[in-house]
Amino acid sequence: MKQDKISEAVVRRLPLYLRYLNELTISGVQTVSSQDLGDKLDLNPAQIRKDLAYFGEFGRKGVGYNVHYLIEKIRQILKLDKILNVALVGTGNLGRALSNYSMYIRDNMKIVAVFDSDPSKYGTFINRLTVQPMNELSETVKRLDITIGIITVPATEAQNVADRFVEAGIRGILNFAPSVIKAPSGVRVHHADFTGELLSLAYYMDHEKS
Amino acid sequence: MKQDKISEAVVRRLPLYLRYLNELTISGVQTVSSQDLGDKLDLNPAQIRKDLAYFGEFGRKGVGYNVHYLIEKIRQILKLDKILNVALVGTGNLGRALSNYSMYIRDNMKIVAVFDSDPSKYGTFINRLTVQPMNELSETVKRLDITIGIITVPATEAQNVADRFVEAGIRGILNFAPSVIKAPSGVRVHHADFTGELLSLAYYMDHEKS
DNA sequence: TAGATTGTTAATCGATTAACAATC
DNA sequence: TAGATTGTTAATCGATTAACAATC
Repeated sequence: MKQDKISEAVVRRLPLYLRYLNELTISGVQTVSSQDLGDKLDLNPAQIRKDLAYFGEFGRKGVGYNVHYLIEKIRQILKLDKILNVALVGTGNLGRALSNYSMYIRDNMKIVAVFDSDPSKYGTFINRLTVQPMNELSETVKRLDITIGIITVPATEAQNVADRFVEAGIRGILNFAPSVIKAPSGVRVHHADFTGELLSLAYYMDHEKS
Repeated sequence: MKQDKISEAVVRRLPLYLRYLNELTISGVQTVSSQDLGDKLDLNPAQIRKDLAYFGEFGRKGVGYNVHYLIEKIRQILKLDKILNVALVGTGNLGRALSNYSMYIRDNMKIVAVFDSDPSKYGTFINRLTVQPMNELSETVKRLDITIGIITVPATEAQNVADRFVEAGIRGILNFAPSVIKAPSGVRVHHADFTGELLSLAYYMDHEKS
C-alpha cells in the first residue's frame, strides 16, 4: 500500500500500538502478531495490519512483527525524535495538572512557557516556569520556537486565546475548554473535552447496547 | 424517524448542541436553525437535523428550533435532571484538578468520594472530601449509591482499579490513565486519554491536509 | 403567496471486517 | 512440509452529506 492519505482514525491508533509495544519490550517479548495486539487493545487484527501497512511492510508473514523494529517505525511516523515546544495558557487546576504532568507531557512535547491573564498570577511559579502575562505571548512564542499551544482557560476566553496563538504563529492548538474554537486553515485545532465523554458514558449506561 | 439504535457519534454531539444552545439563551435568542448551529459548531446542518430527528420532531419547518424547547428535549435525552454519584481513584494532579473542577464536574455528576492507595494520603482533604483507602471502596460505593468511577492513577494501576470498581458494582468507568482497560459487558468503559490527541495533532501539523 | 427550513430518503463517502493468496 | 501470519483485495457496514417534498 504505502502512503495514500492517512485517516485521522489511523493516526489516533498509532500511539496506542506504541504504548503496548513499549510494555512488551519491558517484559522482553521479541515478536508480536496482529492477533495479540488486537486482543490486548480491543481492536480487529485486520485493522491493525491495515493501519501499519499504510506506512510500509513492517511484518513477516508467518512470523509477526518484530517489537523493536515496529516501535522504531511508529516513532519515525509520529516523529517522536523531534522535540516540540509547547505553550500553555490558563493556570487553573487543569493547567497546573498538565504542566506538572512530568513536564514532558509525552515523549516529545515540552511545555516551555505558561501564561495567564490574571495579574495576581504573574511571576508565580509552576514547576519551575514563571507565569507570564498574555502580552508577552507573541514574543515568547517566537523566541522559544513554540509550535503548539494548549488552552486551559474558561470557555468564554478560549477563542480569544486561540486568536492570540494564531497571531503569534502557532501551528497546532489543543483546546481543553468546553467550547468550539475556530482557527484559519494551516492551524490545526484538536478538542480535548471530557464533558462529552462523561455524558455519553452516562447515556449508554442506561441505554445498554454493549 | 424516532428511536432506532443511536450511534455513539450522535450521542457525543448532543452535549455540544446543548452547550451552544445555553449560550444562545444567555444572549436572548429564541429560535435557531440547523444552519446557524452548523456554522457555529463546524458541523453539517443536515447532520444536525438528522441527529435531532432520531429522538423526535423538535423543529418547525420554515422556522427552525425553539431554543428553550430544544434544550429541554436534549436534557431529557441525556437525563440531566437525574444526579449521578461518582467516585474518583487517584489523587495526583489530574485527580485533584478533576475533583476541584467545581465539584460538579458537569451538570449532573457529583464526585462524592475519593480514594488513593498511598497511605500517606489517607485522611487528607480534597475539596471537602476525605481521601479514603482502597479497601473502603466497595462499601462506600454501595452506601452512597455510586454508579460511575473515574480513574486517574498511573497506567500500571488502572486495570486493577477498574477491577475493584467492577467488583463494587459500578456501571460506568472513565479512564484517564494511558492504558486500555477491560471490563465485563454491562460495565461501560470510556477512555479519556489526551496523549493520542496530542500526538495526532503533531502528526497533522506536519502532514497538512486541512 | 414567496421564502425559509425542517424531516427524511437516497447517494456518497469512508472506515471496518472478512477472506485468502503469498510466504516465512 | 505443515502451520502461522502477513499484506491486500473485496465485501460489509456505518456515518455523513445532498437533495427535496412537506409545510410553516
